[in-house]
Amino acid sequence: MGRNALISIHPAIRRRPGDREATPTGLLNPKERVTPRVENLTLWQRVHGRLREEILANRLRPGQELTEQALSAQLGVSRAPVREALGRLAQEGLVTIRPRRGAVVAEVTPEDFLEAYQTREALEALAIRLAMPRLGAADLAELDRLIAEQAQLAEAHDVDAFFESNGHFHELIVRLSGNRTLLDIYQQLTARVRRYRTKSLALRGSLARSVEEHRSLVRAIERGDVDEAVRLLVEHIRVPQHRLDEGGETELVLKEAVPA
Amino acid sequence: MGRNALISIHPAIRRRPGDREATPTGLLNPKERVTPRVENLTLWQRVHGRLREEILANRLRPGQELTEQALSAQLGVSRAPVREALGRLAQEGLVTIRPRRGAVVAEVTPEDFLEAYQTREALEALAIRLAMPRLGAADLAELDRLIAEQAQLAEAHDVDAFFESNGHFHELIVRLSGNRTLLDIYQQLTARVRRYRTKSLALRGSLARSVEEHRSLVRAIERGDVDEAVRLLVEHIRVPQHRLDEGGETELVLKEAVPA
DNA sequence: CGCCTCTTGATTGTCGACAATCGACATGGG
DNA sequence: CCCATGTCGATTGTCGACAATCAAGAGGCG
Repeated sequence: MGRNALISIHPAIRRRPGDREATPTGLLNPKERVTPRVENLTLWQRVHGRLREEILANRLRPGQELTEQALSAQLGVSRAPVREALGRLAQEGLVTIRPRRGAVVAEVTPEDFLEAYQTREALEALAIRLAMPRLGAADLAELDRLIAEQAQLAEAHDVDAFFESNGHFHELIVRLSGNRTLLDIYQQLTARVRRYRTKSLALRGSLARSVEEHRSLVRAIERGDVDEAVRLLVEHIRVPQHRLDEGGETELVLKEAVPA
Repeated sequence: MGRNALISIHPAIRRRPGDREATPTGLLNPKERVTPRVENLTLWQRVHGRLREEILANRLRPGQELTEQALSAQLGVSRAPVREALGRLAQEGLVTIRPRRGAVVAEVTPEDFLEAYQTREALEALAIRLAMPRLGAADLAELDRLIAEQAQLAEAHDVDAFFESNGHFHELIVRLSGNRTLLDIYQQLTARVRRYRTKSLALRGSLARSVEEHRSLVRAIERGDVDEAVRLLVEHIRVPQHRLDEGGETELVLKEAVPA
């Protein structure tokens, strides 16, 4: 694990502050879309975004060392914005900072994973309860679209794309709860563990079953049956927990790196 | 709101790195307590701890401006550790950073408070479920001790001390769950809102009822009745939510500042 | 050989100075 | 008077250099 391995980060991070960029995803009105808005991120925000992306895509692997010096040289910026970004990533749980000894990309133990899933289960159950009275036809249509997407991915056995769509599905429910605090916490929690998955859940039969479970869930939501929806969801999220209990240390695996 | 108002922070923050300090609260074994361990915090960690304490004690009030320059001058350190500390506090939700315009101590709206309580309810319900199979006699004794403490504080109508003990009680349950991720999230969530309380919950009768509710909860825990314990807890945490719904904007009040 | 002490090099932590940003205010024109 | 443009001052953002820390390795001793 050479330190130079982390110097694969594309050095186009250093744009001029006045550079024109595309409008970010957000709630801009249609009029503003015609004239792209200038995106004015500070350097450290750019570094943060880039590093976060590299870590979440597993291009920077757990255990890999990140030093301010090396990143600074690679990215062509001073150490200060690198430092700022690393501090933020540390608080997000994506890197571990060893004071005066550099940072490493955070690893996730099976215990961490289990804790996160237990917590996630409680948060998503709440999300369902809050979301259901607020759902419109468009929301249900979007959930169904994601399910259809997952069915195709399961058929094609495109495992990592499947889990990505799966993540979007679950996050959408939390988003629909309308509780921003809940969404923030949920996003941070899932970001910590989403680089990993349980091995047995990638089997073709398991993917298909997961799609069916999503369908049943959305049908219960449609019927307005809150308790049933919560029961189905809880059962669904418990599956990886059971797999981990049964499968032991070798059950938790790192996802493939997403090509840059 | 003069900027000099924030210059009340005790300037003893700048200790030499080698200074001997008391052992922090933590899981040190008894042998290590005899010889106090050198506490080697960086400057930014000290600044962070101090600012956090001032904010949580409401000595730095919501909306109050914090500038790197002023804090740096007041504390006798350069801007870098101040900046680092502010970044961390921002991520904890305790300050709001306006890029290039300085930071302010974060305010909490009734909506924020409600969102936090909804989320907290889900987290504590999970905590009870995880904690109950693990509880020993000492744990129950500690819960009972806190209840007795609260009964005294309610009798004396010492409102803020009551809510502090109340907070300890709830956090202990989460700690006893054994899920560290859950505890981390819970602590961060409650830190954001604990500077505030609902007005009507400070009434003497309301404090006494709260004590009774804690008692009922611990009795259900003792009996091993999980569903009843969760039901009682949920009901208990919903009270401030209802108060907020009924009382509107004036129901949420800032706690008194704790003297330094 | 094992243990202790000292040294060193790598890295972060902090400092102070310069660069960059932007809200508030002033000025000028219609 | 209102609106557009320009200026300025306050603050942060970033830079590069020096200070501080500590793990690893070297050397010495029993």
